[in-house]
Amino acid sequence: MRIIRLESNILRDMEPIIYPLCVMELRSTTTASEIAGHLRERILAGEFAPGTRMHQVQLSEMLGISRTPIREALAHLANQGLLIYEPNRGYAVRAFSVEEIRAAFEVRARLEALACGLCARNGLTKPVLARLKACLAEGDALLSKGFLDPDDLAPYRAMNVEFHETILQKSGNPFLGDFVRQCHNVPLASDRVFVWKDYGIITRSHDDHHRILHAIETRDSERAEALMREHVVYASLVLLRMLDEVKAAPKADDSPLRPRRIA
Amino acid sequence: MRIIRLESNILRDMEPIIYPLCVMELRSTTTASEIAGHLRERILAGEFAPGTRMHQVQLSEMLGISRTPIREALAHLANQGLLIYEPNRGYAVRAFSVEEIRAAFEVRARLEALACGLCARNGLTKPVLARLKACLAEGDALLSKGFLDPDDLAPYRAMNVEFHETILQKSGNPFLGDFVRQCHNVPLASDRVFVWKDYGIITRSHDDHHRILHAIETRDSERAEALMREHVVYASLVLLRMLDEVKAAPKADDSPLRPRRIA
DNA sequence: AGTTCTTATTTTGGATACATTAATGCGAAT
DNA sequence: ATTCGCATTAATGTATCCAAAATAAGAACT
Repeated sequence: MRIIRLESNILRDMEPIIYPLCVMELRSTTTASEIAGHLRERILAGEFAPGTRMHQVQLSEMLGISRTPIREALAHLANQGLLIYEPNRGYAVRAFSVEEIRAAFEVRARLEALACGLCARNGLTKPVLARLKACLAEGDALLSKGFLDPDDLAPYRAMNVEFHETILQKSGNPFLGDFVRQCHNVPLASDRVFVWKDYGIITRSHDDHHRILHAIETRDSERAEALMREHVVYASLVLLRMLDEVKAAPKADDSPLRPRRIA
Repeated sequence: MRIIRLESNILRDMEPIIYPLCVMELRSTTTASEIAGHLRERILAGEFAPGTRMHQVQLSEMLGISRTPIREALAHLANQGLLIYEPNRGYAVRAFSVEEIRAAFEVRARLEALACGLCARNGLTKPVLARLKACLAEGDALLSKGFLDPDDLAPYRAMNVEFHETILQKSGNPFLGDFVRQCHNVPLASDRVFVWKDYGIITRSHDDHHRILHAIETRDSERAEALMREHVVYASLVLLRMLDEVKAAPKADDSPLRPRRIA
């Protein structure tokens, strides 16, 4: 097979500065990426049972588009680890064992801890610190009632995501954010999809946030790393405990899923 | 948009044990995946300059196939982080800064260290230990000449890959292997694509392998983790030093790229 | 001469049609 | 009754075609 060097578009390569408008957040998202996001949500929500085959024609009829963007979306999801692909057999929803969920948390704990330590080591700018402080303040406000209002759960979750995402983004290491995001693709192993309903545990978790930001502000990277690691590890323990309880008593499906203190 | 639950193939879901032959390594790879692997190698080899647009028609004519599998392969590579995708603009070879290469090593060091510590903590089976010992023996043999034969470089690299891959696979955490493999997709940041040509450094690196296996055998997870972390961190330092030297003297393009001792 | 608007070409995104491979069902033989 | 084998069916993989968007080129204007 011959070796041919593709010629590059000189203008775009050399002077990207003259195309500022093109770089803006136009986001003329293609339908394939929309489908991918759509299916991603539904898979993470547990709508498709693990092992379910994702038939392309079926999906195309269901969504009213042709197979081409479907295929692209499925390939994308397979690369993200949500689907399993076998040549000439198609895609199927990946089944995650409890052990894999634990493994995802284990890696996530290390990566987020590293990101947190890097933030402390390198220092954050004042606007970023202000953003994190705003997260703390919002959490304080939501928890000030002394109990957890179900209506406050969604905003608390959003705040939690922003706190963690900000630290990841400002760590200066783009791979940390990428990989942690992949960990969140494991169903149930994500703060984004699920959050505890126990006021005590959430309060403690939010107190961790306070300490984490303090460690970052005082540039104590060791402490910041240790705090974040424990913060995530404990979340995994709570979740795994809940999964155990659910498995032990699958009949009470609508039970409040109250986690108990692990110690 | 209606919600339709896809029916799953009961047989495959419930009794995977009765399909042992299907699970075997048939690998009837589709052309799209072949193309993806092919392009991946060429990109990592630096054949396509960073920023180069990957025109689909151009590639399809070059490779003698239609655009469809090309598109699938490009999407795959973009998901792996080798290409950048912009809607309606296509794919371009991603440019990695030195800082990103360093970041990839930083994450890789932590992840491989964790994998190594887990192997020590959980213990490895005798056949796996034997495989690692075989790697050590092969390295010993290749380095016994007292200098590095260029012909031995490829087998040494293969041995090195197997040593690291074995530890990752046997760590019991599948995400570690996945993420480390993604780190290897960063050009130059991979043992697989590039290996040092300095006998002293390779000897020291191989000595690390000896100590790492010793730590695993003695179930000293702390030591195993620390050793592997330093093992990878030092590799990054050597590479970054080389990149600095290349950048400092870009004229001598065919220079031997000899790294110096860093201390 | 430089700038801007319009037009033409190129390239990507999506739809459809065809080829190939795996799964299924039926039937016969053991 | 079970199993093996063949034919059928269905699903995936690939090629081609059309539409839309972006880029490039050119003409008109300041």
